[in-house]
Amino acid sequence: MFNLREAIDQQVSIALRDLLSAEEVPLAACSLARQGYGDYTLALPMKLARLRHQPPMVLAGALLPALQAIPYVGSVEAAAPGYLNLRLSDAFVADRLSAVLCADPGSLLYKGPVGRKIQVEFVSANPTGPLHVGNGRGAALGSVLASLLETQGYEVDREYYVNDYGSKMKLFTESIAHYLFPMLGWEYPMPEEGYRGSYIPELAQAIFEQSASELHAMASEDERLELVQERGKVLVLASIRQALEEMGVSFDTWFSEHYLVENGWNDRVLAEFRSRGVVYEKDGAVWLRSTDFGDDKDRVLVRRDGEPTYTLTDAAYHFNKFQRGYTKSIDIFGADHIGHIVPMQALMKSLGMPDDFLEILIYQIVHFLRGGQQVVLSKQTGEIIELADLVREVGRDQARVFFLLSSADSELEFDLEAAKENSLENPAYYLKYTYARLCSVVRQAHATGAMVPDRAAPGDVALLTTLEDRELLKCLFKAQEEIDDAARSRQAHRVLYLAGEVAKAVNTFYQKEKVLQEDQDMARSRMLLVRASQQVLLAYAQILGIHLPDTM
RNA sequence: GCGCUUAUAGCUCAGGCGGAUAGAGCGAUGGAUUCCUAAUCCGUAGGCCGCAGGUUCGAGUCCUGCUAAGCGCACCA
Repeated sequence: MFNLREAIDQQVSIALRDLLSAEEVPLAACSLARQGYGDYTLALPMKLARLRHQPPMVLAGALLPALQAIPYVGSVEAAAPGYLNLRLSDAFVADRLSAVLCADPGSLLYKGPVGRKIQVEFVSANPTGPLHVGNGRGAALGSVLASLLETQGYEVDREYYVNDYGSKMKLFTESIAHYLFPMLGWEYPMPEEGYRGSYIPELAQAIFEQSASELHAMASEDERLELVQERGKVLVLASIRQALEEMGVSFDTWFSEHYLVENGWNDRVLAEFRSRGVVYEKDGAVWLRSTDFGDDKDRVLVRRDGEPTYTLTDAAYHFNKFQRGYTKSIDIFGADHIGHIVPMQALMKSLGMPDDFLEILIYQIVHFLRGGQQVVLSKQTGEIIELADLVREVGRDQARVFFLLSSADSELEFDLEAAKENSLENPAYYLKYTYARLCSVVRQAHATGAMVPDRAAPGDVALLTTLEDRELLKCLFKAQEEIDDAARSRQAHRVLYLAGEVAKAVNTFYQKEKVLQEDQDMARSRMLLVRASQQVLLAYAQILGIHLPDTM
């Protein structure tokens, strides 16, 4: 499909080229008309009134004939206090409908390659334990955003940053050792800030079964701990990957921090900082003069004990991303990382990277409810806290939909009971039902020998005159421009709302207008709407990563 | 104290580039089924769009200030 609004804007500016000055042309932007006012609306006369000191309706009257000449446009009406309402021509609508019908739903909203590589980095939870239910929101947002960006023609890589280096990893290893080593006849103290989850002794057991003899053969404790760390990490990552796959989320790259450090990227980025003259030494540590780049304090890059800080590694990681040829990295973090935005952007600046290279998206906290009651997430209460359990309880599609129920900027209430309920109050279920209902109509048509067209003619469109027909049409045609906007503004949740709007329009249409009927021409026209709605719903579902069934 | 986010119907939330009468779901309430999935749909009630200024022909939307809530402000990640 193509972006109808942009196409109309272009046609309008050509049509009005002799009537508008260069400064006035940008004011001639159209927007989707509200119900009952045609298809697209121009507020141009009101904007022009100021510049020209003429009444809007007079200007509207003067512009109207030129707009009427636009090929896409069937009719134009001036409306008080100064709107120009466009109605698309039957021929153009028929053309668009045909395009929707013959497209593969997977490419229906695809705009064609732009030759730019973008990376979306999301989830990236430490591999020190299974994914928490809260990680689900990042997973849903990231995977949908990645698909959204693909519709815009970007080559998108989904990346999970594995923080398998540093003090958290050490704590993780020692926590396992505390349970594992006694099985082999040694003692190991639980670190003070050690991990307490029940998965730790489970990991100890699993590693014992895998590697007991190997561990026995080792001479030094350091050697054993290194093996425990490696085995523990592999097991945890496998469980993380499994949980994400069950939610329909997959990654192109699992990028290891350990790899980054081992391969000298910290040294490389430190050298880069040095050559730019933005570092200094104080109290035995190496500091970045990040306040020169908008940060509110300078940051330590290398600690007094010689260890790199996460700041340095973050810089190295993004420096590495840049070297890998991405033109942009979109990092999706939870709200607890909100303070990272300013320092991270200062890092990018201090490395001389393009201002728009790094985008950081923050999603707010999720409150889980069960039947309206706030759920306290803890092992003690027996309430689920692992993402994998949540997905199994409510189902993959329901989980994805419920995580997208509000904008990333807003806190989210996720009602576990509502999510798994098989009723039309459940938005996931409503979408599925609507699609199945459309399929049922098509099946009925085939069964009764009614025509199921795959192309539309102007005469077909001329019959689609009721409010419900036109509103559904509008809902379908705005898909591309809405998806473009959603991608541009990085708003994954809007795809869900768009799908919901189509579903609502479909059901209203279905309730009000009979599709299959005696009048063969009318049946054919309505069937076009049914088929096109199926296509658009499938296209949205593909971006959302949910499945729409043929029957229910 | 500073930074980011949020504040819209009883509840949970949308609201596009500043445009016409403020939108949905749930809840409340009234109605629609000789007919393609009523597993649906339609109507009604319910709004100082946090508060106060400002810009504009026009502000839920932009600007300033204030209030409240969430998150964050390490030589942890």
